[in-house]
Amino acid sequence: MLTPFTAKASLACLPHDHSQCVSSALADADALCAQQGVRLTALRRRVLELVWHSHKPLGAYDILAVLSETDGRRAAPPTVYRALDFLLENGLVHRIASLNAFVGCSHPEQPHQGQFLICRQCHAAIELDQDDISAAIVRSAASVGFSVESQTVEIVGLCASCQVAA
Amino acid sequence: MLTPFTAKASLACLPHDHSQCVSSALADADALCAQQGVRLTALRRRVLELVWHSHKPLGAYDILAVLSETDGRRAAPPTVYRALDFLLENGLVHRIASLNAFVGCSHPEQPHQGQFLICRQCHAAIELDQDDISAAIVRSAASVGFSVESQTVEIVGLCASCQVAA
DNA sequence: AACAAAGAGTTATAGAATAACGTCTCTTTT
DNA sequence: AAAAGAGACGTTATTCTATAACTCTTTGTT
Repeated sequence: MLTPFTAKASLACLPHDHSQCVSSALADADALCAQQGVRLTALRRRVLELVWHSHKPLGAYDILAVLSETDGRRAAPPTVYRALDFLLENGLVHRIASLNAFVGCSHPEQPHQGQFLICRQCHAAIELDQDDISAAIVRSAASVGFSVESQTVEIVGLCASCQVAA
Repeated sequence: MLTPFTAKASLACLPHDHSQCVSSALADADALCAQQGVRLTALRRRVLELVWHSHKPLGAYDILAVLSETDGRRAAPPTVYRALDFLLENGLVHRIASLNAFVGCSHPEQPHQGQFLICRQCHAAIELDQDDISAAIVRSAASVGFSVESQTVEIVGLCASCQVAA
């Protein structure tokens, strides 16, 4: 059984056993790729694991550095970007355009557009998928005859934990 | 008197006298900078004019190319980015994160976060500033204790004109 | 005129992403 | 088993985006 959405998403800014996030994300990915008949190779799985290292969006070159230095793997940018492209296509990660960075998808079982709350203090990204936000967007777009195909919604602010800290 | 919002924003995807858009945007900018006591220098004004050349978001290096080739001005990237930074700070242009490009602000008189409809066919960007989208975002954020400070809302799809064409 | 500060030129570099081509390893077909 | 083909990854080079640090010039003020 796949891990439910709320379990992973809302934890982002709270203390929690993050190894659980990683292992359930990897298990979900294994299951989904098997089901889709696509290959989650060792490299792709490793990149996914690195992206899930924390709830902070991670840059492609950060991933590259770990592959090169820690894993001792000969890796150039295309290696990382190809793995990320695969993960993006299969809904296992999201790209945060405003950060040029990538974050694990909290609920890859359903195709969706991510909406993100990004804390400027701790840098964690909380994934939302709120129908009322999408609905408001589609409604506004429709009022000028525009048909929506994809959404980028990235909100910067302070998460609950960091508000308390401040 | 400043040009009203709807006059410029909704025209983006329709045939119109675009020279009117440019001249009113420049006149508005002159007025606003005078009012704010900041200097809209020749360079900054020219960059703003180039950004307003069309309703399509324009890359910094596209601007640079025009300054170098057409204007014959010796210009390097910092020249362009400094001008763009000034225009961003003063609300005269917006940056579209998902495109790494810049577009003129349709209603610079009011401080605001842009929301954009971007046509994947004609590449025009229509600026919105819908309170119900913002409200839905703030409400969702509040439900997980997140306080919103800035929003990036960039919607890709087909504008009315391009739907008809297809 | 002297001065301070803002603006813009200049050089160099950092950061993000992709193009194009080569190699290896599978699987599938003959 | 050999050949063919596809997919994944390595490799090299390049493009695109953005900023750091320093210098010189312009502008407004005293």
